[in-house]
Amino acid sequence: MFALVDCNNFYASCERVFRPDLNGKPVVVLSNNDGCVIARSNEAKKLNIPMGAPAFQYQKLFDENGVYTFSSNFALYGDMSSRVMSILSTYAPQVEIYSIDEAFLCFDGFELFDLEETGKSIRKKILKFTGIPVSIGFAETKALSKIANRIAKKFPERTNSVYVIDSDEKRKKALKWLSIEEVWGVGRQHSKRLKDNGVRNAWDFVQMSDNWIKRNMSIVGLRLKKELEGERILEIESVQNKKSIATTRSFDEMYTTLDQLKERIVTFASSCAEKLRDQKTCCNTVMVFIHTNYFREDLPQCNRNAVIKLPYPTNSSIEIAKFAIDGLQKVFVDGYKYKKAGVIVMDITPENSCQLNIFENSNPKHKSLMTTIDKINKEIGNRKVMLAAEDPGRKWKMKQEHLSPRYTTKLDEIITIKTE
DNA sequence: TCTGGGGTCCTAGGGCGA
DNA sequence: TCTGTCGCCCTAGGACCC
Repeated sequence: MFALVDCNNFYASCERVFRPDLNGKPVVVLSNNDGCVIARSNEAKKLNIPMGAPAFQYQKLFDENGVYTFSSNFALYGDMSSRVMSILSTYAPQVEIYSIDEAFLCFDGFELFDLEETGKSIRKKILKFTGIPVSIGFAETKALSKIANRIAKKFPERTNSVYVIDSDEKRKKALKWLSIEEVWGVGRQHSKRLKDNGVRNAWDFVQMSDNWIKRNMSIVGLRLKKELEGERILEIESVQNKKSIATTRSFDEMYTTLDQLKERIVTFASSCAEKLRDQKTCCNTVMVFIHTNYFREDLPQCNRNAVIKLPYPTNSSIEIAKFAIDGLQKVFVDGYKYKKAGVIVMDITPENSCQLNIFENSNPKHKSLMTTIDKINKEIGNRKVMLAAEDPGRKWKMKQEHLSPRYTTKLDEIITIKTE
């Protein structure tokens, strides 16, 4: 048996933990630069605010309905997530942290346990210790536990937010209930094609022939079908190092000069290098891209990228920044207004088994320099030590007009309670 | 004026050597 | 020497996830 534990409206719930006055009120959390809606409380969902809604288009609706908006505060969400995950790890021998707000638990060998009661106890403990409400679904396969979770979330009164699919009858009923576009692994394109072929729900989907599914949805679709039929294909996956690491941002304004972009690219490259060092790996390829604003059809468009194969594997901020700048110089074309750029490091290998190059290798002095920089930054926080080209004056600012304090990770932003 | 960011996996198709 | 075939590797692009 697998359990899927999913935090309800996670980012919005995190904000509410420290603002209990917002319980029962519509809350939305916005993406970086306060661009799109990326999380909504149930009350906000009832106002028909869609996921991904551009905030500026919905400002009027927010004002009219007293919607509380928050800029994304990933320091807070990340910390709250690790608290939830650490509680989960006390309940099952194998836990797979699937995303910031959900985890699969493997309950093999728990056949004699009352899973519904276990689920309720998990839910109660997480709510008491973190203030985050969760929904829990149990089933024989991961894909079915996703559906069980959905049922738990959709019918909290009837299920107490815990639902177990433990019979064929319940499985069939659940499959017939879930519309095809809501099935895990079926996105927009596939659901359109499936609907064109008369598939309305997950039950219709498992009636399709293996051949058709393989041809139209590849082996991934076929695996999904088996999972929905109750055949266990997917297992708990252990944490692995990332295969690519990206740092990309949209800008607060449009950039026109190479110098402006250089500063951003160095900062992005440095951030990627830091993440590489954090997981003790090096990269062998760096990609740099720059984009104009594709929403502005009145302006000339330019989307270019450069892929740089490195002569040697490295995780030095200085070296990766240097290669990234080389890439930027290749792709930069004067005369355009750039809105977004990014650095992606790929072809990642473990730090301790990097192939040395006969002629050229990473500067050995960088290793100790980077270790020292990481150590200082970890101790004082907020990336105080950076490359000179990185914008030490912090001219560049992300739009974050509704940012909440980092209650749980910064001592000077801790919650204060006033008494009369 | 204002529309996010960070990932993974799979397949098709081309190049290339055996 | 030429041609066909197979398998491997690489890349770009598409689809999905949160």
